[in-house]
Order: sequence, then C-alpha cells, then structure tokens
Amino acid sequence: MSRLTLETIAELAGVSRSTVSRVVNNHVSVRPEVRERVLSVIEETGYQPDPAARRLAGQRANIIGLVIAEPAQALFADPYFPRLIQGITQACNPLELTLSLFLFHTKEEEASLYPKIIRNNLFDGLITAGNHVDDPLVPQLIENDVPFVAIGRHEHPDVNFLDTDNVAGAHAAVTHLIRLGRQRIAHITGHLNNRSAQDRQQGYLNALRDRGRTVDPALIEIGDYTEASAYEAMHRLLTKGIDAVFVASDSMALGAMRALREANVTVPDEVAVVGFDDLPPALLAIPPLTTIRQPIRRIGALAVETLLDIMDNGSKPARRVILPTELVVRETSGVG
Amino acid sequence: MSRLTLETIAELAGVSRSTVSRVVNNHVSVRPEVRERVLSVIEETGYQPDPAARRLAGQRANIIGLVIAEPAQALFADPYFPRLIQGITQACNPLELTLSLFLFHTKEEEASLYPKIIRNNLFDGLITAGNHVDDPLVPQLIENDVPFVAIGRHEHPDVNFLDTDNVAGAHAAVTHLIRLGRQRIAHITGHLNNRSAQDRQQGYLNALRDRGRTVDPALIEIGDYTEASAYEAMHRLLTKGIDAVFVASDSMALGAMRALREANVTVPDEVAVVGFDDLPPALLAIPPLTTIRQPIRRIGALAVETLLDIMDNGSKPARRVILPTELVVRETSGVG
DNA sequence: ATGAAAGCGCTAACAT
DNA sequence: ATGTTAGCGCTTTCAT
Repeated sequence: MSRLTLETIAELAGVSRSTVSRVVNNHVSVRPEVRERVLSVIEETGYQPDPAARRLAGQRANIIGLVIAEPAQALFADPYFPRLIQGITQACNPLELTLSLFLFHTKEEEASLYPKIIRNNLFDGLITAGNHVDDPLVPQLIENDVPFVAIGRHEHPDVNFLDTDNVAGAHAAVTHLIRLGRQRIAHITGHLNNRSAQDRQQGYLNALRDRGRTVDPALIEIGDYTEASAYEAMHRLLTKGIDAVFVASDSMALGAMRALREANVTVPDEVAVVGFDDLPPALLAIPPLTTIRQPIRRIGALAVETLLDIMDNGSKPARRVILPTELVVRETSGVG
Repeated sequence: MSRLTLETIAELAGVSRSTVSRVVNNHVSVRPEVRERVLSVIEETGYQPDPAARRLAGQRANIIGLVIAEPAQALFADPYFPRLIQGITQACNPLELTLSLFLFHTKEEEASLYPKIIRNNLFDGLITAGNHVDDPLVPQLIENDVPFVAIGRHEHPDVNFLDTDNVAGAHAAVTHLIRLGRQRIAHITGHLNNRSAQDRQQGYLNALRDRGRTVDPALIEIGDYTEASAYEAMHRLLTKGIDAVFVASDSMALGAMRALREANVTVPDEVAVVGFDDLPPALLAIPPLTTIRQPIRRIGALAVETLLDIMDNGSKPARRVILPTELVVRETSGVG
C-alpha cells in the first residue's frame, strides 16, 4: 500500500497540507495556478485521500450501508434484491460512495447485528430493504437519528421511504383478468409479514370489489414469496375450480405454473396467470408471463439520491414516494 | 449517532483510555475485576469503537471488500454471485466483519474505480470474484500489496485463490453422458474470458479424448453464461444432429432447454442435457436438470477465512485450493 | 490566499 | 497492571 499522504503532496507541490486539502475538497480560496500545480502532483502520484482519516476529521466517510432484513437464503432465490442492489450501486459509483452490505442468516444474527449497525459510525447513512412490518430496525434507526431511507412503505410519519404502488399494481393485474372475462380469480400472496404482500392482497380485494365481485376467501392462498410455496399453494387451489390466479411475484408465478403443468392444466386457456415484478423469470415462463412491472432499479437509485438529500438537508419533512407500476401483457393471461 | 468514545467509557469506569482499549482488544494485562467493570459500562452504554479511528491508528478496520469484476447486469441474472455473497456474509457476520461491495456497470466505471479500491485504506483485505483472465485488478492488487483472495484460479504464483475443480467437473459431466451411450455430445461454453468457462471446456475436451472420441469443433458453441446466449447456441446446434449437450451453467442449460422445447426435441430422449452449478434453476427445469454441483457458499465462506489467514500470517506461500464437484443425476441425462 | 496548529477516536510504545 | 503520550491522515479554525 502506498504511503502517500497530504503531506507528501504538499511537499511535492511546495505548499502546505492545508492548501492541498483545499484543492482536494474544491475550496475556493486557492489561486488557480497553485491549484493546477497541486492537481498535477496528485495526478502524477495517484494520491487518494484516506477515507478513514477523512471520516475521523469530521467529514463524511462516503460510505452507505444497505441492510436487507430478510433471511439471506430466501433473499437471493428471487432476483428482486440483486436487481435492487444493482440500482443502488449504479447510483453509488458515480458519487464515489462505497456500499456496505448487511445480510442476516438467522433471527439471532439479526438481533446481534442491529446494535452494531446502528452505532457504527462508519457510514453516513443507511438504506433498508425487506423490512417486515414489525421489524425492530426502523424504530431503532429513528430513535438513534441515523439518516436512512426505507425501501417499502412504513406507517411511521418520520420514515423516508420509496415504494412501488403495490395496491394499484395488484389492482391493475386483477382488473385485467376480470376484463378478460375470468370468473373465479384466485390469489397467491407473498409472505404476509411484508407490507408489499399485504398491499398486493389489498389490491386484489379492491379490484374484485370495485367490479362488484364477491370475494371468496377460499381462493386466497398464503405463500411466502418462494417458488416452492406457490407451487404448493397452486396445488391446493387446483381443486377449487379457478380460471385465473394473480400471484404476488414472478418467481412464485413460476411455481404456480409448474403445478399447473404437472396437473395438465393449460395456461392461459384453463387458468390465466398474472405475476408481479417483471423480472427475468417472467420471460422464462412458458408461455411468457403477463405481469406487473415495478421499477426496482430506479427505486434503488432513487434511494441513494434520497439518502444523500436527507443527509444534506435533514429529513423534515419525510420524503415518501410511491412509484407507479405498469401492466405488461404477455401470454399467460390470454386474450379477451 | 453516538458520541461515545473510549474516553467516555474510561471516565465512567474510572480508568484510563488505554485500559478500556486493552479490554476492548482483549489484551492480557488487565485485572479481571477492572475488565469486568469496563465491560459492564460498555454493555450499558452500547459503546462501539469507531472503525475509522481504529483503522487510522494502525489497526484493522474489520472491513473487507468484495469486488465483482463483472458487468452488473449479467451478474445477477445468474444466482451464482448472490449465492457467493451469501457464503461470504455468513462467514463475515460472526467475525464482526463488515462487507463492502463493489460492482461495475461499465468498463469505464471499472477503470475509474480500481485505483480507488486499491488505495482505499479503509478495508483490511479484498475478495475478488468474476475476474476475467486479463483483468487488470489482480496484478494491481499484487503490486500494491493489498491482501486479497481470488475466487477462481489464477496463473500468477502469488495469488491466493479458491476455485472449483471445473475441469474435473466438466469431465464428470461429459463422461456421464458417454457412459449413457450418447454419441454426439455438444458443448455450450460460458464466456471464454472467464477461466471457469475455459476450464469447463477443457474438461469437456479431456473427457472426450480420454474415451477415445474425436472432438468435432462444430459441436462446440460459444456462449457467455446468459440464458439467452445458450438459447441461441442451442438453435445453432439443432441442425447438427446431436444427442447430448453439456452446458457450462444451469442458467444456460435452461436457455438450451427452452430452444429444445420450441423445436419439439424431447429431453432426455432425443437430446440429453447436463448443466453446471446445481443452483435453484436446476430444479426449475422441466424435467429437472442433471448437473455438476459446486460448493459456492462454502467457497465464499472459505474465502473470508483465507483472507483473514493471510492478513494474520502473510500470504507466503500462496494459498491455493481447488474444491471438488459432484455429479447430481436428475432427469435430463436420461438413464443408461 | 496560505500556513500553523488543534483535534477527530483510537492504538501502541513508553513510563510507572 | 495501568496511565501518559505520541501519532495515524485528514479537516478546520485561526492567524497572517
């Protein structure tokens, strides 16, 4: 590792440490020619300020943390989180922000890591994703004045969050099926301790009611966002004479379709399927999956921007943005 | 964020900064009772040492970086990297190591980030994955004495690495197909600027030769580890009268099977398929995919341990471990 | 516009 | 066994 410090650069450029620091931080009061000279020395030497020292001297560390409050196993079976991470790093890189990733593998781990995360002075702010409705992290973050933005909505009025309009998305999915003339529309939910799963279920219910349909609770099966859970849920649904199903995620839709295929039920003729996410699995489905597109990557990037914003300008009033979804019609929903 | 420092704890416990530091770092020369007292103050207050200060004072920051030198888009389409990250965090958490993640979205980004990564004094060591054979990162890391371990083998004698035995794995896959009586065995490669893709191809060639088969270059199609590339590769292969294909990853095998299905070619009757990885997609395939299992999560965890080891004990001699694979026979290879 | 000096929170000699 | 002190590399008053 190189031993280049401000001091070295200062000597080489024939100025003081402070001047170099000013140049590096783009302060105004440096003569252009001096600035030039210093910059060229920096260029030649490849000097980079030490983030630890910087941070210690009261500056930002330029590090943000991403906490994914979801058991890691489940987490990466679905491309959702990877995609989110992509969006986040995409925004981080040009801003020279380093991203620290916190994952948990058990509840105990989560409990033991939370305090460390909260008091860790290392990062300037946090993005949290995958929070369950009763997740203790968010309240702790608020209490400790940690700047953070949540992916997924929260009731607490002080929480900055970004979310997809899950209710409206689900509503659109189900309305689409109704318009296509489907009569008995089932729903396979995501894990209901997720706000997103609750909201999608709500959208399902709303759409049915808005069209004057009665809701048959027997047609709602509880899943947990895994392919396997949807596979099983669909098996249970098979006996109930349904002609359509709205599944809370694309990965789950794949599971549902697997069950359908095994039972020799044709899609979309006998049962229409609509998913949620519009991630790569949607295109892998056979036939290709009709689904609700949500702008995951954009949410990731926006989360970074929002975080920076609240770090700069404080978090009052709370930023709360809900992004629209889009119905992507492919083949599993059939034609009207 | 907390204003707790060593000094605060020292006062509260009625000792000096140094003593608290000693307690925190488990040094020996502290009387048990004093240690107890200090520990309880730490416990009560929830004090956590500042990693930046620690790092600056010449200690470890307890942060390691993970560089995935692969365009992020490609990267997360395949569950490989997510799984690797799981293994890594699983090892990090109990060791209280924080993981910083570096992804790139373009070549330019990569070029501009490498210097920062290398000179970033913030982390104690690095794990690198997805390095292409001519990736400039590894040489730069060596040159700058950054402690690191690579996932995937490297020729350079000083590189610490962990790898799957790709040659042997591919060899086993192809030998399996030969034993099953397949005559014209094709291969769809991964992206050949990856060592793993090269090695798997080598294994394919070796297996054929070991069994006295002649290699028909026309039966080798170049893919790039994406589902789509395999789909196209298989389309090209379709005209060549093959009865088996060894595909360099499970995700790609899915693409190949999609092409097969569209062409109404039955698997395994007309064409047998063997993949590589044994990741969730293997079970989603219809029928379930015969594949080569590699211990990805374990590699991730071992990488962390190895990194710690070389940080403690230096990296001479270089640690180089190649882990065995396992043939997992499911249905796409048929029965003998 | 620039330099000198203090100090961020910590560790590691060096004293005692 | 414990306290004192000198930095680590940087930013930031405060002088000049």
